[in-house]
Amino acid sequence: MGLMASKDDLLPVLKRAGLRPTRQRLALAGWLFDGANKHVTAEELFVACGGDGALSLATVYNSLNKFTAAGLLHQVVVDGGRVYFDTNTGVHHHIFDETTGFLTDIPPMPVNFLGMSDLPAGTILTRVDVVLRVRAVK
Amino acid sequence: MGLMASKDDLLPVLKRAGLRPTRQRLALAGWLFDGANKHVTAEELFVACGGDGALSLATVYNSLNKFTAAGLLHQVVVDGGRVYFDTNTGVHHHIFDETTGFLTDIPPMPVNFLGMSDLPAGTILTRVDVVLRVRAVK
DNA sequence: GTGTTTGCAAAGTGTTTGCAATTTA
DNA sequence: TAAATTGCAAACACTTTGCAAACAC
Repeated sequence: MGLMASKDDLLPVLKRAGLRPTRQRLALAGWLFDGANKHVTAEELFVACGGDGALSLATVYNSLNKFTAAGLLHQVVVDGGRVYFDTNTGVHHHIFDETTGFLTDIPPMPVNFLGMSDLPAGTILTRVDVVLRVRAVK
Repeated sequence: MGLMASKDDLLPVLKRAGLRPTRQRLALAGWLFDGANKHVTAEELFVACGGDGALSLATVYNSLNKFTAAGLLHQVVVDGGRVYFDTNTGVHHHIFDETTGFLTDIPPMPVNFLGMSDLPAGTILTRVDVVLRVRAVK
């Protein structure tokens, strides 16, 4: 799946984020940042990186949160009860398949929303999320 | 808060939805469908309707799901780990304040997304969610 | 009466946390 | 060796479920 990022490519990524390159983080980052955009849940990433024995689920959660805080990942909330982590940190939107739980990126589209002046007083816009929800035709 | 719906107004609402008008459902519907649009979590609704003693939290969840299945409510997912229920079932979008957890309705805005032909094969569009995420200026 | 709904408590998910042992710098 | 990170297990928050008693039709 994709081009495996070498440890030499990963080290600067983690270093720049101020995160110590532990064996676990290198494994996670190596799988996540191979050049292709991905959407994963903690559980999926845990399994993809070897599951129990390779690392612990708590470390996956811990690392995902650290990566997110460092700006390496974005969270996507489309489904109550679980969080997706998106390796595409640029501006874009999503298609969410309610049947399969699968997420797809779509390019940012013009959203003609109200001006900043219409936001609640004392708040600033942090992000515009657009989700096209689809379902399998039955 | 708002004009309290009378039992006579509520009965047809529940009846039309195919739901038996129990004391608990009348209380919940009375609070929810008073004419003003609302966003509530199960917990908030539970408290608003009297909390323990008046009904059980399980019944609130149960009823919210029934109301939603009947089309009386919409679910809004903006925050991993809890679901908001929206009494506005028409087409509209939201502003979500990440600081306070407060949700606000905004009118539907033109979203120039790709045509149906670009949706994943075998799927149909069920909804377009647009969420403006805001944060308190610090 | 018959089928539905309630309430309780228990179970289920996904995620976070406390803390001792380990690892990185 | 000082500070950060791991792993485990326990704790959490939210939601669902099983089942007997209560209720609506």
